[in-house]
Amino acid sequence: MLELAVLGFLRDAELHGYELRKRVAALTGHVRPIADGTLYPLLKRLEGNNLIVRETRPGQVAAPRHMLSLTECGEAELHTRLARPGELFITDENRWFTMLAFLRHLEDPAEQATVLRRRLDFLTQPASFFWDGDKPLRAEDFADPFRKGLFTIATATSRTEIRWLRETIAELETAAAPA
Amino acid sequence: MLELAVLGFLRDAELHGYELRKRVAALTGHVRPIADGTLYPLLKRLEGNNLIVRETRPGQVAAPRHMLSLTECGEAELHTRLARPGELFITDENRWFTMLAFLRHLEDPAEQATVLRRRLDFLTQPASFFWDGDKPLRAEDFADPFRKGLFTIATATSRTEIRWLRETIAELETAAAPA
DNA sequence: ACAAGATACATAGATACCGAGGTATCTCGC
DNA sequence: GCGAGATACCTCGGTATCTATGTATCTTGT
Repeated sequence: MLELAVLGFLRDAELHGYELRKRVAALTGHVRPIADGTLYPLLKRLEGNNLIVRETRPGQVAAPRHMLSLTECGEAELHTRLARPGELFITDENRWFTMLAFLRHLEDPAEQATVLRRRLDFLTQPASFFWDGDKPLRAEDFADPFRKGLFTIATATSRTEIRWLRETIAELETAAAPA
Repeated sequence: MLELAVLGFLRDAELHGYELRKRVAALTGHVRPIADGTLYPLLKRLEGNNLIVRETRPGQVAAPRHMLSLTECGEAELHTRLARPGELFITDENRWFTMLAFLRHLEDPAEQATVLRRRLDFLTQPASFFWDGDKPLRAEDFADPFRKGLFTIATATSRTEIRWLRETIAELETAAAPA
């Protein structure tokens, strides 16, 4: 997930590690810092795989910075990951939101729509904690206030997302096949 | 996260591994299966730490089952984890939803309210991807349809959850200090 | 009678991420 | 002039989880 986020942010603009770390931390809407010990080894790995390059420059404010930017290889890798994401990137909230943050870099509306459709399929399949056999539960069915809250929140999110997915898929399809 | 889920589910009822796996998979509202290779070593570890016990019984349908149940130690451990969760269990969606699913086992309304308040504090702190300096962004501010969607979904979730948190904290506080 | 699929458990090896610690520079308040 | 805090980078060791693979049993369809 972090690799995708790093490649995506560097596609937007060249950055140094510290700034990258702050952006990744704020990605999902709230501050969830990632550890130094996660980021820096990851940057080394990406550099080793020739996906990014670094250039040392005197620091603007303090210590010298390593400005990072994507190589052509890195751009290709980003494209592949966005176009053919693993199942976890569709089903896991954090990973999916990372996908959304950079899906624009896919550029082809048809490819974008394909990814959104996979998420929509996942969200609309009924098997879930919130079904009693084959009939859906309602908030009133929960005696436990915390599970009721869990249900309320999950339902609100799910409804909002499904509506947005349907609208956006429709728009992308008209864009892909113009009159 | 999985350890919490396992302890929580076994607090609800004694289960065998296979059933446990299905319940955990469906926990967050959608089917996100956990790997065998994650669950079974984890069960061994919990057994080694004396938090659960297993009892082999002939299988109802197929192969023999290991019925699992919480020890007293395990119940105490569950209580500790629910009452004093690490920061990640407040800020990470998946982990937080797992907390919510079992918070009822904490029983003391004051302790429950304390946990909910930590989440509320986290959600209401302004630093975020969705602020431009110190003024909040709106859906219209996004040219990128995917980031706009991300924003729309995150906002809907956040609003629903904050409202629920405030209501529930108020209810728990009246329960904790009866007239 | 035999294959497919669900049930049920297990291990080995790899990967992703975290936490604690360390180095060094610059700015600002006191 | 000195400490606190922000900027900026790095390593080591550990944990949590995944993927791939393997072993059985029972049920159901054909």
